[in-house]
Amino acid sequence: MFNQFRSKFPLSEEKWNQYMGYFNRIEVPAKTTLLEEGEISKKLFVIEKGCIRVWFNHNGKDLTSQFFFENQSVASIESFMKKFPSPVFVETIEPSVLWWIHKNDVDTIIEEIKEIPELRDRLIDMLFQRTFDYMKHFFSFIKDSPAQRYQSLIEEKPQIVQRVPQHYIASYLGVSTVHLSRIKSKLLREK
Amino acid sequence: MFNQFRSKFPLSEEKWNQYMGYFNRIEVPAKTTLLEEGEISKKLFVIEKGCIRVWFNHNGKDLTSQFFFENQSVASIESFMKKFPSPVFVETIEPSVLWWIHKNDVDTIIEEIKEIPELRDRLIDMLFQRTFDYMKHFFSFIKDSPAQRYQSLIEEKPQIVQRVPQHYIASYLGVSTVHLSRIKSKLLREK
DNA sequence: GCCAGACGATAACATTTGTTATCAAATGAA
DNA sequence: TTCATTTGATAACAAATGTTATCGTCTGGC
Repeated sequence: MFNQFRSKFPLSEEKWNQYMGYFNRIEVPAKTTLLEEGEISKKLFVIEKGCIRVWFNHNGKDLTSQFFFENQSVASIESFMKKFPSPVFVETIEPSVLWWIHKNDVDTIIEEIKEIPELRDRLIDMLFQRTFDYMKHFFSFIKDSPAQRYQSLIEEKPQIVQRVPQHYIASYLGVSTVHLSRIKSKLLREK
Repeated sequence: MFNQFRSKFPLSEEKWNQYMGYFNRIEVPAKTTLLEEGEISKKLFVIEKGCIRVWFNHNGKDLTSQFFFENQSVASIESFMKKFPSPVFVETIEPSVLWWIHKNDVDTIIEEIKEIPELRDRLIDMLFQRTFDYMKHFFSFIKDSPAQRYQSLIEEKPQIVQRVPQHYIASYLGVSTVHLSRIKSKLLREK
């Protein structure tokens, strides 16, 4: 699973093996809850196969805020980093093969990584990049209609449209399931 | 201006004075453009007095994405960090007193700060915090109506409601100026 | 194979939001 | 002051979006 990334990390064989030893492989069915709302996140997941969504309950409605696929890492990030009760659920969409690592071990790795300039800079870059991604997503809500947001999703994140049930996508785009269905049928008719 | 922050930075008197020497004070009228769209951002601004907005043009419409007030630092962050052409304008709303520092000097400071564990961790924390702020703002678009977003703004960022012209706030909330006006008058009538 | 539940399309209607136009008040520059 | 510009409220109408309900299809488990 992780050997494909080996060459990207300037670590000794011992360190690499130590870090790899922290990970645990699990296989779970679809709709498995990996983290409950209110719980404090202790595990970071990496997806070998499958897909995961992050969602929360608002006035009885199931609202999805993020999707994750193969080779991405997933956690309720604020809960995981700051030990807050998680505002969100983390749940598999498809049957999945996951690797998880305990927060204590992540902390160990980060403390050590911070002393390696190349990796420390990479960490900081990742944080910036994530911020940029959120900014872009936020911009789309003030400049685009739901139909345009759906178009962008098809072009920029086709995996979501192809693999995720439509009613999860609807809340991610900020519209009702009925309206998303309308958007799709209008797109078809216009082709 | 910066002496109020002196105690927060474990720096020698020399380093502190060196860093402070990088800053330049300017006074500008309202509606001064500090950065044009397409330009590569070279200056980071800190606001001593006044207020600034970040906006972009979309199909002829003026859309505001952020507001900044006293003691905050402002830049087109992606352009400043990665030397991309800026996707946004940066413009004063009120007559303002600003301190700016050149990107080269910021780079120097960051390189040096990264070697001081306490300050490096603070930098990483700031990046996390900014990401959380964007996440929260994005969440509000999938869970709240425009009227609820306006209510939250009153409660959480009263400065914006008090000091910023209403038509800038409208696009920040993702609604038309007419509709924001309706939201306000409905709030008044219901009290 | 059978069945319950999940998923998605559609219609009818209600509500929200945008658009355009007009007017009034506030503001700033000469 | 005076006048043009900016700002904001409101009305009337159009368009977008939500809600509720119904139906058909598909799927997974037994």
